[in-house]
Amino acid sequence: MSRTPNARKEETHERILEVASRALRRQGYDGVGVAEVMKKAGLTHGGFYAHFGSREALLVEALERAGRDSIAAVARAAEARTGQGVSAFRALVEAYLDPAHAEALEGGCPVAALGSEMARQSPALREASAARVQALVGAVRAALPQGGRSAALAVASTLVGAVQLARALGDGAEGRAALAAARKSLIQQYDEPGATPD
Amino acid sequence: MSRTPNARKEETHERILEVASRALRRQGYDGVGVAEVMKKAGLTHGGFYAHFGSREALLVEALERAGRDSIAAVARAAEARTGQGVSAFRALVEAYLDPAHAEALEGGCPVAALGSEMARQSPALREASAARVQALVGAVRAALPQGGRSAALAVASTLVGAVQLARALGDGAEGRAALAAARKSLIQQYDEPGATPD
DNA sequence: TGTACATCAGTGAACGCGCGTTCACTGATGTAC
DNA sequence: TGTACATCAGTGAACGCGCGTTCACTGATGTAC
Repeated sequence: MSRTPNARKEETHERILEVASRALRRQGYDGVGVAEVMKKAGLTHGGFYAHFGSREALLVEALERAGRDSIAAVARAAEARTGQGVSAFRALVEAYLDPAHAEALEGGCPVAALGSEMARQSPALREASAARVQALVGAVRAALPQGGRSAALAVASTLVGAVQLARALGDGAEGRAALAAARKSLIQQYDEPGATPD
Repeated sequence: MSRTPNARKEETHERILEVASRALRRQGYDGVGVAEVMKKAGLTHGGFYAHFGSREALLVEALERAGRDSIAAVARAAEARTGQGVSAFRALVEAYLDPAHAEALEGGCPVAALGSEMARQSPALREASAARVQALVGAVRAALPQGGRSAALAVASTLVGAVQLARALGDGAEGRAALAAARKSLIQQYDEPGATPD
């Protein structure tokens, strides 16, 4: 019946990755422990090395998955807004800078969750991290009215910085103010006017 | 001769703090080890607790010092530019987004160096971290032509995000492009025109 | 000026703990006959 | 259909290591007389 004899193993592999990609964003590169991830995946830590060559290899895969999942989630949230006549750029900015995104550390953008730690990682992890940054910049660029890479870099910087400052300031009024300030600034500077007068 | 009997102790205390404030930015909250800091200060690790109640207490003090030192350094670099007829805002932006600042992790802004880790720290460290964010926003606000707090929050977000993306992308052309993009965007949006035509 | 003493910054060995990794094993699954 | 066997995902004990913290000590410094 089962054409793939290791279908079960792949399911387990996916489960470990899913747990790790959330732990990575919640606790940072240093905060992801093999034992804890395996326990949350319903396994014992000894079995880990049947799935990944090392802790670092897990982090590389988990980071890629986090990036893809997060960009997809933001794209989905943005699409819901464009459906209501909002420009693609404005929809992206509002989805990324939504307080719900700032609060959803585990499922959110890994560049915002890990930005300041990226430069300190091992070569393999630095490379995977830089790729996540590039993917984010690419997604921003695709939504920009006039698609300059320079503008996309500046917008991505504001998005990432604002979510971090918001989280650092807490989920009260101060944190929300940081998100609102960045929304206002970005839409004012980059959004093509007239899409929705507000 | 010595009116303060513990002058030597205070000197040592300062030395430990100085080492720790650099280690904190270079290696992150998790990367600061008591033994390593004491060794770099020319001491053995056992003596640490004559100076600080705990590793966490050291980090709180080191963070405050890093923030003050960094704001002072940026202010100095900015002053050198205002002396040449550049607006205060433009001077601040150019000093903060100078490649030299992005490369000087150890002596640079702790908000850029630690931003994504701040929300994960213990209450005492979170509080000290949020205070560093507020201080940065305050410094930006003081240099802004029209001093709105909302604008200062947005500018600070872009500054912090851009330095992080630049570091994550490496110190080559890509990293410098991130800094240049943020400089251009901020000056275009917020600088009062006519100060220096460029 | 010289001696005895108290102070205390700094030393270095030791502790308990959690980590990443290894490895001999177990037991469910699928195949061969 | 039924039995014997091979495979291998997952188990759980063990390892070496570095960490933050503790503590009995040492030896230089400053004071008292």
